[in-house]
Amino acid sequence: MDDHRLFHLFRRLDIRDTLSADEKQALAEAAGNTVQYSAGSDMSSEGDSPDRSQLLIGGMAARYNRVESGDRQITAFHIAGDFVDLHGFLLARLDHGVSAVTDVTVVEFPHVNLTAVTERFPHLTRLLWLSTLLDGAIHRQWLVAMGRLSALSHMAHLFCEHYLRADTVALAAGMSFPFNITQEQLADALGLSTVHVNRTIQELRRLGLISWDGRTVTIHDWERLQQVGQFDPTFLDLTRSPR
Amino acid sequence: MDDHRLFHLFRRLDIRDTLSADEKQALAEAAGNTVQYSAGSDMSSEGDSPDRSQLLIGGMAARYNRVESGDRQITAFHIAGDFVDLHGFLLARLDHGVSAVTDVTVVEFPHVNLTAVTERFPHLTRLLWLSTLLDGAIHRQWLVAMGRLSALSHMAHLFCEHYLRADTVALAAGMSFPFNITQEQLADALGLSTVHVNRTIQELRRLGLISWDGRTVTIHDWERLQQVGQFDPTFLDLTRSPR
DNA sequence: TCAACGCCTTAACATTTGTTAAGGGCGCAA
DNA sequence: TTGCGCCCTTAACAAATGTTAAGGCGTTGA
Repeated sequence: MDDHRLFHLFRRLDIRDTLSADEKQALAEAAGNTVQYSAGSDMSSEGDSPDRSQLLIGGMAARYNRVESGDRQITAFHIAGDFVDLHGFLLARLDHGVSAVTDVTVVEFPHVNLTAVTERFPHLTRLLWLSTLLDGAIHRQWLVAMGRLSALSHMAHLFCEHYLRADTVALAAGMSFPFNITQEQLADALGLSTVHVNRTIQELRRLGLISWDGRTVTIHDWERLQQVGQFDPTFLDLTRSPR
Repeated sequence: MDDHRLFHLFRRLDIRDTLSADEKQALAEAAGNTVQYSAGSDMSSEGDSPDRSQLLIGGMAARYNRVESGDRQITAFHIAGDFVDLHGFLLARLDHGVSAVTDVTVVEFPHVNLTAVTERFPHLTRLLWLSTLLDGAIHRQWLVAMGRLSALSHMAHLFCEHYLRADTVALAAGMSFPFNITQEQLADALGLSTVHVNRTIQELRRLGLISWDGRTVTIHDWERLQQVGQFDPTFLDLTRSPR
């Protein structure tokens, strides 16, 4: 079966290893309903014990936690080809909410189907596992950037990461990629105030590194952006090798 | 085979699900050499492509990244029962170093053995996967604490997390747990300067929440420590359920 | 067409945290 | 036993980032 809904997922996995036709079919058979969420709505809430995981196939989503002050911390952005909550397959409860940043389309994977996949397809299981390991690697880079880089470097790092991730799933066009979020959402991801995010974006623009109209980011100087962000793509594990 | 080296690992997994005797034996058979590292030495380096993973069975280790300024960011602390680099099983290259914080003992698991386990034991595979998902959940909490909590709350959160993790593997004694690290290492984990870490510890002491002699942390007021740290143990997934 | 609203931008000022520097205590090694 | 070194502690000052507030611009809906 050829499920066009899985295009971005296959592409993301194919870049890291080879998926057999059987494996692709198994994934397609594990897929369930297509569901839409409109921008701003919650795709899952903290404390949920979901019985399915959601593969994003269009739009952008964010995982977030709230703290007592009412502030929000975004811990991950997701684009087409990403599972937003594959970890919910094995974790008993979600420790965060997931919110649709733009209008979003997902394909649901019932956990019973995922369990069945893991019972019959060890190699495919390792690739799904890998998927969650990449999330973890990105978390670690965010920690490093948040803990030890300046606001300017941190933001540059995030733009580098997103460009490569978008490019991986054919969502980049030249040196541009869709980044249709508000400065407030970006602040929530960087752990900064909106005012300081604004200052920092101005600075990246002034340096001629990027432009961003609120919808699309264009990178004008990839080399210098990487330098400013101290960006090393190793953590994205973009090389093909047997897993 | 009954491998006492795996005591803490079994305990950590048993708390979340049930391991069969076959599964325990499979893990024991996958285990290789025992290796020791002395405090301060590197257990693996950034960029390594290891052919085995290391299960910590004694002492404390830290994953860390260095930035250009020479500063270090610790992204995880590990205690007995934790794999320090199980993600290295599927990720082509390590994007961080691992350093022995104290004298450390590990059991090596050659990746070929782990692959064999995943080919024959789907449920055990899911438990190993779960192991790495817990790392990810902890990363997310660190992101939230680093991005949106004060230094005081962040530190309180870390102490809450470590108490529960130590307790899970029978390393806590009453309300005390081993925490044999320097303030500089703690600063590297919290993303703070050593001076500010010192100020913050003084404050936690002054509030009567903890004491710490550099080796052992004792929690004097668990309720208030959790409140100050806005700590909710959900993310540690401490409930037993089939995975 | 116009009004309302959301978002971006900027300014002035506040606060937290970082930096530099210096002294002290404790343990380990000669 | 003594000296050295590592680590903790504190102080004074500096810098990065947060807060509050206000104005503008563009999009959307009545």
